[in-house]
Amino acid sequence: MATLGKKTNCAQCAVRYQCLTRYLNENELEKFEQGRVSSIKIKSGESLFYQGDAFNTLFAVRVGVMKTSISRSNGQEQVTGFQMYGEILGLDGIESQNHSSHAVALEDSEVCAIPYKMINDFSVEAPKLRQRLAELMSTQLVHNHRLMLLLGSMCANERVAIFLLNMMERQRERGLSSTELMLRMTRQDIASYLGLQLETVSRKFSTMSDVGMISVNRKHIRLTDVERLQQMAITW
Amino acid sequence: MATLGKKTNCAQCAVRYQCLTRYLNENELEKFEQGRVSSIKIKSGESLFYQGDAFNTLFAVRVGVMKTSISRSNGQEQVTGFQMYGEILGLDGIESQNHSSHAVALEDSEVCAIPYKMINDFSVEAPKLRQRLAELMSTQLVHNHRLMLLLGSMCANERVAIFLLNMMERQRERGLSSTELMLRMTRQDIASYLGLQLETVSRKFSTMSDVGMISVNRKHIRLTDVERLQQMAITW
DNA sequence: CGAGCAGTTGACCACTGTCAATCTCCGTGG
DNA sequence: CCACGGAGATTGACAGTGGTCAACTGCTCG
Repeated sequence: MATLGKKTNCAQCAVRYQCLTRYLNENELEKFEQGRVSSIKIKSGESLFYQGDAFNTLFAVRVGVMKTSISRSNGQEQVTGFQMYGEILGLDGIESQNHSSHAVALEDSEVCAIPYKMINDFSVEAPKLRQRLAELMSTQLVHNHRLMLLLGSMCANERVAIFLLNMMERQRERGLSSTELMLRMTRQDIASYLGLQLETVSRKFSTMSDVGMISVNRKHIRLTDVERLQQMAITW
Repeated sequence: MATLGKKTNCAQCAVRYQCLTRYLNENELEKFEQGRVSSIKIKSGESLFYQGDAFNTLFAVRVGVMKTSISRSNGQEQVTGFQMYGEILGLDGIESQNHSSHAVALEDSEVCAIPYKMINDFSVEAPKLRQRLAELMSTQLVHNHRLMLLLGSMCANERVAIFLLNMMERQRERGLSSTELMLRMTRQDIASYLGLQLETVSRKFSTMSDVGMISVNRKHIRLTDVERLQQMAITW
């Protein structure tokens, strides 16, 4: 499975201000780090936690990309999100004390493990930590609602266009290319996330490629006509 | 719009242990109430808040049923939930400081308005309050994920069966009938929630009625063969 | 270098959406 | 109190999107 790495330094972390640590000053940050267990290296394809696992830790993505999903007993799977660095995993386990989803690495990644109990203990001294937690959960609620809108009322063209624009946007926010996209997930993952079949995703990629909106080479996608993509995605 | 009612007494509230107040002792409860503004009476069809409204208050349903939804600029709407008493509304506004959804009453209802700032202030003395908030948000995340699974990968029969069983289950939890169902929402609302067209919902109700699984009279539904419904809904 | 998985493409069709007509209930006003 | 109007619900006919099944291709990784 995942292997424990060394302690990491929050103060110098690239995602300090996206993470739970956002509102902590230097002093608080130091105390926070004492309670935080080491960072975890996790290889592509390995699972961070499974649906049903006991919950006691939140995870923050430092490096790489993770995928979360839930599944029915008949094997049907729904991908609920692709997490890039600065995003938190495991929040859906707080209430039931069991992880309600499955988290797996889509590439070699690194996450910080933050004991949930520590957040409770620590939050008396630093209520800002709990406030940030609420914000992060709220962000996920909003994301979920938008995805529900997509799943509930959009056609396949819109879904795929929105997916591409959304992935691109998140890359740009992180200072990466805003036209080149290296997808870490399979067509099946994308399809599940968008509530489609993998063949449909493949077909839509092909037709978008045919009309010059994108160019596709396996997992490497280039957006060649963003404007037309946005038209196709009105109004996310 | 909604009219202010008198202050309500949390200690005697029927949903005290489902609400934010769950872990508060008598002392804390009293202080909590001082910061809580009055309860609000809201008539059927009236809105509690709109998408985009400034966020500064959470709402807890005391009496009645509410509906939350988000919509695109082109008017397409996605119903994100139907809230019965004991459930919290407005959590998706915390991060952006704006409500990201629209909340409307499906029948004459009563909600408690809880200033979010008060939760922050108060949480130093009673961290249990913040803990409960995290639990409630987590519960919503889990609900969203299940709905995403439904929207992403289930056929219309499954969706409708699950909807009926789910509504029934929530009634039963609240001590009401476990076979009789009085739907407060329109077919359009149900359809939006389930990612279907209203005609499809109507048709599924009809065929389920034809084969003796339910009996339908407008908004009044009786489950006459729960087992077969559950078979249709394997495995939610 | 070879095996196997991921991806693409084609053919076919079922489910659900769309459009339209009709019905039924409920509330409102004469 | 009844008639009327209108919104909500039901039903039918038809069509299209996207799902299903299957064959084939070509990376990628061991």
